[in-house]
Amino acid sequence: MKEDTELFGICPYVTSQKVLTGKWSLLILYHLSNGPVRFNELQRRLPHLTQATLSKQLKGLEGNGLVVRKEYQQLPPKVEYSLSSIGQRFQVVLDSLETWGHEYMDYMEEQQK
Amino acid sequence: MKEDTELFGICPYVTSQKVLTGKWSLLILYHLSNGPVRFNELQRRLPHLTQATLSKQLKGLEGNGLVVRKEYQQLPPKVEYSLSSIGQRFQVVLDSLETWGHEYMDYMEEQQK
DNA sequence: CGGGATCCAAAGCGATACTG
DNA sequence: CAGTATCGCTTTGGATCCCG
Repeated sequence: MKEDTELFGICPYVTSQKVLTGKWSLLILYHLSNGPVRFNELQRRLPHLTQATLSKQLKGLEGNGLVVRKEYQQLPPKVEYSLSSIGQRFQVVLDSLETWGHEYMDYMEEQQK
Repeated sequence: MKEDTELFGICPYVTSQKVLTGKWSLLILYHLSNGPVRFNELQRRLPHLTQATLSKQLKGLEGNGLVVRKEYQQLPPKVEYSLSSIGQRFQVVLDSLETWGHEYMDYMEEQQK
């Protein structure tokens, strides 16, 4: 398999884009920004994702180091997802994206007319 | 075909993520941030993209309203790509992403040790 | 110069069913 | 509760070739 990871770890834009690949990454990061959330709670807040999809996205984000998974050894099982320290620092990006997103939606609505 | 555009135009995160889908969108937007660039020039600055891929990505960004294509009717042909006004406002996001990207790379490098 | 057309392989996503 | 396994479909990206 060809690795195009050449620019990964070099260019901040390529690196960022890789991290944000998942279709739901932004939304998930947003929902984790106010502290740890359990799997089921997360799923309830994201009705458009199935369990399988949510699980995969979380694994991705965990693999990228943005999200931390904490498992409590008990019955019934309890797992909490939260932001790592670098994940928390992503909040800045999230904020600017939220602002821009609103501007964008307004802008596009204007264009329609 | 099922439209999952339900949240598009409602949630700024979903909207943003759609706009940033392309594998090279961030990089392209970055290269356009200092003024109009011709197609070939853009391609020279992005050696990892083939013409076909660059063309598709540009079409995508143009369709999303972030990029403007200006064609000069002359020989030899000349086409310039630049940021629309909403595309220019994306600069804020790009800046925060660049900062965070560097932090992220440093962070991940530390983790390696 | 600035693309388009075609084709293919790979990845992504989601539905469904099952599990410790 | 918090997942995993499997599968099919759709979506991308990229290679290659061709064009006004």
